[in-house]
Amino acid sequence: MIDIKLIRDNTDAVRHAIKVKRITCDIDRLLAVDNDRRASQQQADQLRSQLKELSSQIGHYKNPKSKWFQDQLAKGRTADDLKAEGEQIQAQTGDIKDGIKELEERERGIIEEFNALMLTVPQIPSEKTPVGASDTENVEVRRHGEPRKFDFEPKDHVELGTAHGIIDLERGVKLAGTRNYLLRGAGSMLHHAILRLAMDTIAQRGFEPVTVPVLVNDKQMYGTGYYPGGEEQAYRCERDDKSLVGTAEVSLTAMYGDELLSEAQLPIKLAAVSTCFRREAGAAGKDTHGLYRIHFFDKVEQVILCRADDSESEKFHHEIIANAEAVLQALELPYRVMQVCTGDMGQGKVEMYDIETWMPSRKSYGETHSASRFGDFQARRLNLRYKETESKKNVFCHTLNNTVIASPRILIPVIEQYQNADGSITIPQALRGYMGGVERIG
RNA sequence: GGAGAGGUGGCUGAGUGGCUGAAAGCAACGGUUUGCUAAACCGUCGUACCGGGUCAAACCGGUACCGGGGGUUCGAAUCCCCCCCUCUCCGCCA
Repeated sequence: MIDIKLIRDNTDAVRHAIKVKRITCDIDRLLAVDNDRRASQQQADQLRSQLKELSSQIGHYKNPKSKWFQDQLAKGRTADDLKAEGEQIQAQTGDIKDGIKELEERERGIIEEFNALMLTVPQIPSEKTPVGASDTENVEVRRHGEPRKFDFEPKDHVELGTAHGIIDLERGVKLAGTRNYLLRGAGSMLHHAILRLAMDTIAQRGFEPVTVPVLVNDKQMYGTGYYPGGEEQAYRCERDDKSLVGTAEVSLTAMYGDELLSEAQLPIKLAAVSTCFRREAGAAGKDTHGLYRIHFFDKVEQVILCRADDSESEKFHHEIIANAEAVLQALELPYRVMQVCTGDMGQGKVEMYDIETWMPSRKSYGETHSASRFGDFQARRLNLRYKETESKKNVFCHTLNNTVIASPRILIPVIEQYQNADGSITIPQALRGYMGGVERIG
């Protein structure tokens, strides 16, 4: 959500954002409804004001103990007079009440439509963001490391994992259907070792580790911007009006929703490991091989809540990207950082970068991380504010998030890059401490 | 799941139909004073929306808000109904 005043005053900028982000949003309708809303509020407020005035008068007439009533008696008026006069005033309230009722009914419809439309308005992308239609127009910012050149025919992670009994796709599918899997033995250990490395790294860098709910109220899904629009992607529990999160970002970002923080508390840096649930609706037939696109995975996510200052949130954006890179560098995996273009970045984001890690079997870089800054888009929806010390004003925070590591997707490059000619897999140096010193699988 | 008690401003907490947007305390902010840390005293201090005002503020007016939503009433924090949440006890249980 963005400020309605900004929409009114900078309509062209919003229109441009709608166009380059390729979003459906009827801004003209919104502005019309906004006008209706304001007009009807003015009318209703006026009537309510009249009614209030009359009511307080009646209050005086009806309360013989009041000072006003006593004064009137002292002036020689009788209690009967006053009673009759009070009733006369009371008779006037009927029409006003009817008017208010009518206006309120109309207002209700208007506000409902207004709120629904407001949820569709996109955040305005930063000037740095390249304009483009889809991920093919994302721009490479930098590369780190070199893809390994094999002097033998490398196998893919499914072949390797199955051979070693560390990935069991067949039984995963038996248990839960397509896009499910089991990690077994050293595979499961490797998965946990990577998560632990990521968690330790991010904690060392000043982020508070948090354990969060993964089944949350719909409110939090709306608040973080996943709803409306993302309902198809989420597992929703209709009986309870709750949804399984697709990322711990939801829980971490919404954590302080409806609260008023003090400026001194900021920035708040949080990190959580959680299982992430994704229906992958609309992705039928896409990336069906192996552990790339699956219905559940574990991810360490980092979130920052900071002051409403673009240069500050921009600085933190680079910080959370650097945090993710540190983990990839520790794992010695080659990757590149992509700046995501307008058409691929999503409704709420000001700026977005993906990190793609080299995956030998795909013969390309595959997305493993996604770092977004939202400005106050999420904070407005979540009613997440802080009191500015100087101005004493309540302002919406800025929010940002990035993956630290997501596994098992990251196991694809790990297993494939670290395979040996004999089919064994070397455990990356950084993970051995988390695996009881094991140096290789197979 | 059953029974009971509650939900009031940044926090604690009074308030059971009009004089209550809401006592008091804490915190915060401004000031005075004691040589520093700190304390004492005086003062200020809710939020959102709408309108006016301004380059922008200060500011002025209106309305709404005492967990959420309905209702009764001329008038609701206060009475009624539904829902949510917290606490205590009982039951069940990783």
